[in-house]
Amino acid sequence: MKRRNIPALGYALMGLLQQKPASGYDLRKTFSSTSLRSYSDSPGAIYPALSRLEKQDLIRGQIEEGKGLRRRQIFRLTPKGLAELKNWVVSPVTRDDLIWNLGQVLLRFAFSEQAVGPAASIELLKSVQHALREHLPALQHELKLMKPVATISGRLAFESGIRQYECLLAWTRHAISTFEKERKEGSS
Amino acid sequence: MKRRNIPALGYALMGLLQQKPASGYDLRKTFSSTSLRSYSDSPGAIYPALSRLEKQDLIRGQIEEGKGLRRRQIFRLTPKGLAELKNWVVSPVTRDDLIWNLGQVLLRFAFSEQAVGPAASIELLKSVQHALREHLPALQHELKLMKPVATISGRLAFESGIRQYECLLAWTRHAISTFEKERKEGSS
DNA sequence: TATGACATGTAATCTGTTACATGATTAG
DNA sequence: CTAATCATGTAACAGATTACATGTCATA
Repeated sequence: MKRRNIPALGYALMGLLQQKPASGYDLRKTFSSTSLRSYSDSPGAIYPALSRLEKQDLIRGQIEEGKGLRRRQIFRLTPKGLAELKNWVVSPVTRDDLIWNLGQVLLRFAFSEQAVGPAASIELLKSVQHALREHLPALQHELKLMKPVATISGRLAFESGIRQYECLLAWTRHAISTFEKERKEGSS
Repeated sequence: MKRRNIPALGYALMGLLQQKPASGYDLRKTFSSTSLRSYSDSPGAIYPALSRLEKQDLIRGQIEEGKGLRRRQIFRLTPKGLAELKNWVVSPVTRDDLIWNLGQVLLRFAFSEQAVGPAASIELLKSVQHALREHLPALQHELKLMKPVATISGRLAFESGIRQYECLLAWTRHAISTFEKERKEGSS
């Protein structure tokens, strides 16, 4: 049995369904009205994605009876789906994740608190910090090497990438301290 | 005649070819050894993309004769291709570009200096600033609205997006001043 | 009765990924 | 002779976009 990997859209859908069961139409509306819209809000993407998840037994849809209007199908996470979601959220962040899937990492973080708990959120942030502290020096080194060769705009574009990562690192510190402050206030 | 739009990979290829004619293999190596690797470095993407560009008369390949080894095809930009590239580079940056195609905007900037000239680079930076100054307040407003509803991690993830844009804005200022400094030094 | 919002889906097309195939040349 | 590297490609498949199709209900 081949383990097909789920695309980002699938996880985004599962994350939303974990928060609250919903129909395809609901999900689509949520997508287009929030910053999740980057994961596509077209029916041609969402409905097939839902079918795939259902085929993999990660979500289950149940047709809403009566209630006027056309039949709607309400989807909810299965236990297997919840396990898969949690697994995705807590898996450690690699350098490749920073380079190619930063958006997904942020998505994982956004869902982490509800799906797994605040401790997992902090773990994830620390994992991001770890990956960044490996990645940033390598980038800075690359910048030094390219300095004589490239154009000014080429160099500046590269620098912009470095700055984004530095900014992300600063954010992780802010985020960790926010969580820890909250924890103290919660326990007082 | 339908105007098919060129995917990011196509522009990345054209940008490199503008700097220097090259074979598919050369391009692939450049891709995988630089931060362009995010635009795919697999032959199954690059060779078909090159054929498409050639069919559209944006690049032209010419087979290198003799020289041992297997035949290689050296591609170079056509005048039409150069015009298309320039057009892509200088087109104004929209809010949607910030949200969905930030990577492409940076790519455009990286190529801008060689393909069009430093004045275009500065224009592009100003266009980014303009889009950011429209976009950032809207995001900050959205954050206020979501504050009571969302989880901490959800809110923090959103804040991270805002910070990335703020960081980008700071970078544009840095980049513009770098260009202007260079111009003074160049003319002295 | 017509239109528009709700709600779900399909079909054509495009592009990318993975994995493989092909061939020539050089190094051990 | 074998493996590695150079160099180019193809085939099968997955997933996304666009555009369209379908059907129900409310309201004007």
